[in-house]
Amino acid sequence: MRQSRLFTKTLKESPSDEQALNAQLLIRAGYIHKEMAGAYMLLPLGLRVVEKIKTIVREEMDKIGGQEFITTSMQKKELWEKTGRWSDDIVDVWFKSKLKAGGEIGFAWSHEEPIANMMKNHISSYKDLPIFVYQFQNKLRNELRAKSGIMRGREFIMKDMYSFTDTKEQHDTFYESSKEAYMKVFERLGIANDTYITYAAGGAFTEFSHEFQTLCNAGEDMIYLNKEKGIAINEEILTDDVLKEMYVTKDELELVPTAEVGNIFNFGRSKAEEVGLFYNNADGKKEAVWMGSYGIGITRLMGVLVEKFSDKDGIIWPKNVAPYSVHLIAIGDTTDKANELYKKLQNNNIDTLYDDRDARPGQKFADSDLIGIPTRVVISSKSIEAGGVEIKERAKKEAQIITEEKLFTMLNK
RNA sequence: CGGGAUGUAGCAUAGUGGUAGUGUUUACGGUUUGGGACCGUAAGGUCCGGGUUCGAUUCCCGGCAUCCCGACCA
Repeated sequence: MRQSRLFTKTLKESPSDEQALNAQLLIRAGYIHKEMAGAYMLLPLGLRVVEKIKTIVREEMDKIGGQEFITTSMQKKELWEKTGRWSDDIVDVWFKSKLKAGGEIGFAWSHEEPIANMMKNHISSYKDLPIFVYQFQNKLRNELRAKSGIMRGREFIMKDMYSFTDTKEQHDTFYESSKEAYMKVFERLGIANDTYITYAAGGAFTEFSHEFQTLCNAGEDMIYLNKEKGIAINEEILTDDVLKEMYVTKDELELVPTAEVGNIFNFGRSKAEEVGLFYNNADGKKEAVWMGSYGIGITRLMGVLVEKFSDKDGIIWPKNVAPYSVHLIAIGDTTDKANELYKKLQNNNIDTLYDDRDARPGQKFADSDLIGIPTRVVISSKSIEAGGVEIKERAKKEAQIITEEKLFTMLNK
């Protein structure tokens, strides 16, 4: 992408209506646009990051048997009434509207009801199970207070997966594999070392559900952590009984702020019973389907990554999610050479943002640091004289001059 | 939803009951060219409604919006 054609502009100063670091940097660098409190547009750079995160999640979900699909944002009142969750007194984040043709609809804050209901058309036998489906969908939640930039919005992208199994054993097997898949995702995003699986208050059907909590100052949760023992307990469920069960004392635990990046839980058979999702077992007997739910906050993850990976000059994206792999910068009268290298990078399928603007070096460097692409490649009279191009990692201070040949060897690795 | 704060140009800010200023940005001209350079010219603004007043961006009332703390996060 030629930066001269990129429509977004960078800002020198942070907008005054954002306190959260993630929103400040993402807005300044042109990744997102704040439409209103808790609702942000994804601009071209932001969309690329989100798509990278989605690709990682998608690959890991596919590996454990997930089938991707997509549901609607409009949902039927009757269905949620059936499960007792239409009332605003029960679910306080509903956005609702009226159809001109008559009747009321809700906007999706979660999707287990419609998906379970849809599955009635496709599940009739134990032979149809297990089924694992997932989607990336916008969730709409009428939060009383949006906060922390893109970390807690009223509209956000979530990956939600649902499992449909016929026995508890089959459910448990998948539940465990989802934990591994989730940790693999966080590993690929570079936050596995700071991410802990915690017990949390579950639904009405399990004593515990599990949350994936990433150490993050901007997070809105607190966990009790013992790094050495690898024990993490959600603040909301810490009781003497839990401590005993985990073989720790409170003195051994440190209270730290975290962001919930994932959440998995078990519905048992109850959800299926409520919506009428049954199958015939091998004996021809009618049974309700076991269900589980597995979420990852995609846009929240983008916020967490910015919170964790930045310095005073801007964002420092992990390689796997950066909007581009290389930021090519032409300085001075080196356009021909830079154009040539840009073409070569494209031919080698290396995602490149090419700063071909007629701007001063200082501005280009400042923008490059702000945008945070992992590898910066500069072509200038200085680098040409020295026989090549200058390469610098965003995360590092020192740059080096290498030949073009070596550049491609390094980048193709 | 309770408490606190704030609304002035694309962005950041100053100030005032009497023609609204600065930086940045944008456009044009010139000097520059390895860390947001400099000079000149120009464009661009008081959240909305009501009240007080000869006159309101300023004072008062109401609304809306945004941020922060708390509550909430099934």
